Amino acid sequence: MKPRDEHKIEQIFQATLVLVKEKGLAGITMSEIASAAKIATGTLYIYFESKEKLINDLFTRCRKTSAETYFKGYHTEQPFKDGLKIVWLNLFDFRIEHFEEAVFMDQCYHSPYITESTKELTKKLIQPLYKLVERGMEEKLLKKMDAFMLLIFIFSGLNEFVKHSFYSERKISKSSKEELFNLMWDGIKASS
Amino acid sequence: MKPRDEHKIEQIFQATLVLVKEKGLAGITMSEIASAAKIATGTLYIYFESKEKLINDLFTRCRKTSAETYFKGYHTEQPFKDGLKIVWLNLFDFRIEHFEEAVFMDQCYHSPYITESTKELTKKLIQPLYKLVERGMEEKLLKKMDAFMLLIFIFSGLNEFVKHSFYSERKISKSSKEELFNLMWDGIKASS
DNA sequence: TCCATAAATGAATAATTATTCATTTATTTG
DNA sequence: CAAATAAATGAATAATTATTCATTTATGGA
Repeated sequence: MKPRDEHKIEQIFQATLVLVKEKGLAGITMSEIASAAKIATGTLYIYFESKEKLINDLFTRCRKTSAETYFKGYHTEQPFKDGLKIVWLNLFDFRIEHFEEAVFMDQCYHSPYITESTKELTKKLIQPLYKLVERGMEEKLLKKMDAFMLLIFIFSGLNEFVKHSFYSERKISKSSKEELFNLMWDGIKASS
Repeated sequence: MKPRDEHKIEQIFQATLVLVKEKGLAGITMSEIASAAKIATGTLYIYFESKEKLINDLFTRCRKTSAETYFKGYHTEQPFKDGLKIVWLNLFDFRIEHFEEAVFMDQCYHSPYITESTKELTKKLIQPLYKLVERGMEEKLLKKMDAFMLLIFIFSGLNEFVKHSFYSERKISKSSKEELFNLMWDGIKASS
């Protein structure tokens, strides 16, 4: 018996991500995905029973990958600001290296492919980030305010900065990350 | 001769925006749009020669509407911070009141419907915002730095805040706008 | 009031695209 | 090395959806 080529799943995922970045969820067809992944259309259906399943599985994988990355290198023993910066830079770098995934997930969020329960799960993944923000407030290092707003403020800048840098084909330098972090930090830090 | 009901265009646009918010660009069909707009499928084609034309026209209209709103009430005679706040709040309120349009435009950006030249035009619309940011730096009220980054930082928070508030079905209070503006301002103001 | 004209309709058609399937190919194992 | 099995293929089919069109309806002007 011929075994499955598990590497094909990755090929299919990559092809889908690239196509969605280029033409959006609305613009992709199963045969295009197949040909971009260098396989036959029928083969696609050996690995994914339907288009909906393919999109959902890819969405789930993207979500997991990004969540695993956030807290790499973060420990609660670190001073708060250092820890925050590590997480913040993790997210920044992840956005850069996985730009297609961010575009894909954004598009999925308003789409007929993703089920409500899949969306619900996504919300849970930001729980650890809430904890982080709350720690900062408890240590009186951050302004005392609504955690939801603070959380969004902390990460919104990097999201949009990466997005618009890609659109305008700008390089993102190491120093620009520092600068943006400082902008954000000056906003959130407790006034002394 | 029976005249055209120009009000129908608005019905069609509204129906499209609502549907795209609910199911995304990938999920809408011409017959769905027609029935949501309470007209026959064929009638749609009296007003728009194709789906692509409909999407493009709506995109163009959304872009214009939003650009017209930004600077309402802003005058260069105002102190910089007051002027910035007016523009910033205009954008914030626009995002709230026209949430569907923001979702629609986001989705269009990665789609086969919008042409490159349409995208190019969009970039030009932020020129006045650049001017505003540069004014702030010249008056030494803002940190001296890359205008592109500063611009994105200023407006990213409100964008994401409105988006996530809608997703989580949170009300946005008057005071939360003030708070978010202050977060942002503390980030960008020149350190004294 | 009636005619001319274009809008409005929605079923029919054309195009597109998801999915299936008969056939071929590759791999494992006995 | 041959049989057994499942992957791989891509043309054929089924579904879906954009678009058209013959017919009906509504409106302004003669």
